Amino acid sequence: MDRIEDCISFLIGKAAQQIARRARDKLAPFGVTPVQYAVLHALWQQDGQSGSELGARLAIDSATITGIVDRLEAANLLARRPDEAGDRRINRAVLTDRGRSLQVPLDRTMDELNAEVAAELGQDDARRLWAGLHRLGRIGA
Amino acid sequence: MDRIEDCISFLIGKAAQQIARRARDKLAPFGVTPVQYAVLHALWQQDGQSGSELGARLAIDSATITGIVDRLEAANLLARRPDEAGDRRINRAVLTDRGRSLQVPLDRTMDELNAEVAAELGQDDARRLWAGLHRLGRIGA
DNA sequence: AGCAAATATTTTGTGTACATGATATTTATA
DNA sequence: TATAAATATCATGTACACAAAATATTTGCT
Repeated sequence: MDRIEDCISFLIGKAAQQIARRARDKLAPFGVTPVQYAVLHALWQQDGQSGSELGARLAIDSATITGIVDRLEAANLLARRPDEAGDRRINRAVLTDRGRSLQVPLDRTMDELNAEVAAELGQDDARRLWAGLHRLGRIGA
Repeated sequence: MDRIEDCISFLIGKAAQQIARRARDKLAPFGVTPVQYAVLHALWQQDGQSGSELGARLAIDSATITGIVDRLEAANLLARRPDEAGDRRINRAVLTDRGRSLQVPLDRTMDELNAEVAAELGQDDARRLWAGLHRLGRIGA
């Protein structure tokens, strides 16, 4: 390896950092982080998921889910509720009105980011990049 | 946004996580993390860099550099030394023999990872992906 | 029924990223 | 030369990611 910039680990890490920064900046006015947005997004599609369901859907470690749900609960975007079927191991994350109300503005915000990045790369290169990233994301899973 | 997997922030974040995991696993036998490898790499090219020089070269926050250099110093891979020109604000990171001795095996290890990923994608798609990531990494900078 | 194995969540500890601010030092300027 | 501005480092606090282990609960098997 001559230039560290050609090391895939460094290269994709820095690219992801740039995108994450832009996502953070766009989401900051709503008091939500990119990962928190992902959890909310999963709940908008299906409310009342358990921690392990969220973790499986989003490929997030269960220990990490705990903290994220903690903060979303503190921000009054969701509440932990016992499982209605009576499995007392489970906490179900249920959206609050505020959590539900953010769906439209947050989705629009992240659609904007997608569109900006796609425009910067050009539609063709963007499509190829999306496809490549999908493949890399799946490789270990 | 319909599927969270098409959100560029989530998508590139997960792809970067997969690559980071593979890099961590490959580097673990040497007791070095991917970011620590990047710092060592910078020092192999030019030993005795200051914290801010390392941060600028690698696009790492100065507060983050402190912790990384702390751990590399604790692992006896480098030592902090005062600036020879007498600027007492500066700590220079100087490789130890052990730090220097890791250059060949670590570079080979990361070259391997690069080759594996490139092979999985195919040389053509790999080259396009590298180029796309370079562009994303530069966009904010 | 009783116990082992599996499951769900949380805790703890380490490593990283970054904002903010403190401290020390150097440089530039009035 | 006194001081303001810039620079370098470090400290603090928040947010993840992940490994390992603790706890509680459920399920499967005998």
